[in-house]
Amino acid sequence: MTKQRRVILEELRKVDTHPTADRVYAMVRKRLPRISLGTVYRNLEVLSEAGEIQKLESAGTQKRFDGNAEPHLHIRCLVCGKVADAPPGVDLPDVPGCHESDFHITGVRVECVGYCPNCHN
Amino acid sequence: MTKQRRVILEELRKVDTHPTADRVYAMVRKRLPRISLGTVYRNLEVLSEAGEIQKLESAGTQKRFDGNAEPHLHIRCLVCGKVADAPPGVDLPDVPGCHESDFHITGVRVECVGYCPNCHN
DNA sequence: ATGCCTGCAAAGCCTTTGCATCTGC
DNA sequence: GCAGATGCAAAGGCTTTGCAGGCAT
Repeated sequence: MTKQRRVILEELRKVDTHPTADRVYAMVRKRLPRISLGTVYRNLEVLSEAGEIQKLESAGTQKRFDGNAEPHLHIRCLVCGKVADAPPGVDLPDVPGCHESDFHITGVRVECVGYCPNCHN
Repeated sequence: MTKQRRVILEELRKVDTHPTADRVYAMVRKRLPRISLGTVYRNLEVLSEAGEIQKLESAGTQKRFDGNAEPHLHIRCLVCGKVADAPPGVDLPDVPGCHESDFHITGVRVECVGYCPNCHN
């Protein structure tokens, strides 16, 4: 656990904005001005593999990262790409019949989409 | 409707393999050896905007294209990335509570994931 | 001491785009 | 004849990676 990795984790835990890698880079650089973007990417990868954070890779856009590792659903704005947590109580839906295939289904990826308050009009 | 666009659509309609853009390029090149990859990309975009085909952009991987424009769910292999149609009768699940946010929710993106027959062991 | 980690820069991958030419209607 | 499409090649955005030196344990 290097200083870089710790700071990345701390900064990510501070916010609920689901930042992209370059946003994380900007956040961390305030405390570690000499950190490199490659290091940020590497540590985001390591931390998500370790289950400390979540990597949100969805729909042909930039990856985003979530300091909250608890499983929960997300909402994505179709206009600006902003991601928010789904309100409490929203759970992974059941997809009936999905197991009746020759694939061995292990899960379902779900994301609500719509318009965020800024883009909604 | 140019020859290129028509051939791309025809080749895509022939298969149920959800090919990537470069696979489509390879398929089409058998009939139009001088077509360019840029043209393939441009036409896949146009055709999906026109609702003739579906563009499947998901989870940080290459985009895939589906000659079947009818809405239906997909299953993606976590190992090889292969995409298949969900069996008949599998519908978009309801995500209860998802509308109780400050976002204006218009839909939900769902994809089943698991292991395809080849990768399942 | 050693093995993982860093910074830097270059490369990679997929996709998009500028431009001159060509084609379908 | 003209708008829109093509082929080619270059650029673009995001992400990964090779390498030499550095740091944590």
